[in-house]
Amino acid sequence: MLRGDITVAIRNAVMSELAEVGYGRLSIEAVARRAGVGKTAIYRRWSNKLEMVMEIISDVAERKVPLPDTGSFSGDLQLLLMIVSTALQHRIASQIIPDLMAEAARNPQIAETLQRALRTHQQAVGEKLIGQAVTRGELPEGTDPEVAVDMILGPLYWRLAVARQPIGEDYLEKFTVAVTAALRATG
Amino acid sequence: MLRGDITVAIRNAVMSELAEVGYGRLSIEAVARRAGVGKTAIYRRWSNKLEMVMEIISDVAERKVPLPDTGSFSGDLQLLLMIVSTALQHRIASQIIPDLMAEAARNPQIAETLQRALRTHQQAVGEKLIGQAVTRGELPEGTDPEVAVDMILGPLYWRLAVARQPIGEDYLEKFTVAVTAALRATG
DNA sequence: AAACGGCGGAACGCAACCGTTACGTCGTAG
DNA sequence: CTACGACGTAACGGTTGCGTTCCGCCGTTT
Repeated sequence: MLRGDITVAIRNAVMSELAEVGYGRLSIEAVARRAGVGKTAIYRRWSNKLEMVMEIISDVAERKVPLPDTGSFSGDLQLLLMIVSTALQHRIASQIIPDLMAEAARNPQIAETLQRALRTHQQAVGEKLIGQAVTRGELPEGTDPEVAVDMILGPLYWRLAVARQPIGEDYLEKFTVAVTAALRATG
Repeated sequence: MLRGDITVAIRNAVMSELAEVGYGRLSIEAVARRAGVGKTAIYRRWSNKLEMVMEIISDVAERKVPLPDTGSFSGDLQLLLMIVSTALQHRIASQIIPDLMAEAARNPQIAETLQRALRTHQQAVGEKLIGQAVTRGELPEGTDPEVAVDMILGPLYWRLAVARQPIGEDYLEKFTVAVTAALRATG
């Protein structure tokens, strides 16, 4: 019954609005204005701001990232880093993600949703990437996937989303070498 | 002329309010209410919310962190990790920092202030910690301090401020080993 | 003793947004 | 052709916050 094109317009408006003003200042009226839509169309779909944002976000957040199998750990790793760094440099994403992370610190429902998405991705990376490398003999048996994921995603997130410094030509390469050495050492 | 105790009360209220509702939703009225103070007392000191928050935050943000010299790189590193992880687990800090980071993505003035503070600390860590280690011969000459700082602070920030997972007993130790190996490899 | 000035409190007009309702339009399904 | 229902528009009363102003209180300075 609900018109699909309207729903799409609202979803887009929410994402843009989220990027521009953040969750804290996001207002239903602004979303409606931006989507070129009546408030009624929004309230017909969701009963309040939190519910609306959560539904829209979790859709996006739980999309699976295709994980690489290039045949070697350093290849896999570099490809993953490329994918993640591209995502983190995306205009909308780079605004929304830190904002929701901060909001999660005070809203349990947001926290739960983000944690779920994050955990899913972390596990996928851990099992696939690290698992593959261990089977291949490129990483020691006891490699802790938790530490590994921290070592891989942490620095990248720090640099792109926190320090907001650009990534140079050779950065990912240097970084791949460093991470590989780090993981070999923890075995 | 302005009473000092009132100023202190306001500063504390701003920090608490910032932690509880974030910059986006922080209101002067709420700060005044919380500080047990009239709005006039606030407007007598700062002319608006941004100016108030910036002045209060930069005070805190630019406090220098005493950097360790334990005699060995792994000792220095582990001590630094202890200090940082303690700070990042502090109730107020762990709420305010990600929040302001997110806000910085859309407010140039906040961005500039935080970047300045961050850069100061990063350089201090880079020069002192890495510099010491290189002089001692524990790290290769060409060690890139930028990459190094990313590798050190990134995973910790990721785990504590983003993923919000607790740090286990042996985590810092494991992590120290990993980082050391990583940095030796990039030389 | 008098003047000064920071203080809390209260109220101002204005703006934004909340969530809800009533209304008239329009496309579609029956 | 008719009935239905989603749509946009507009308005509702209520809340919150802005930045400003005026008041009376009270401690300090002179």
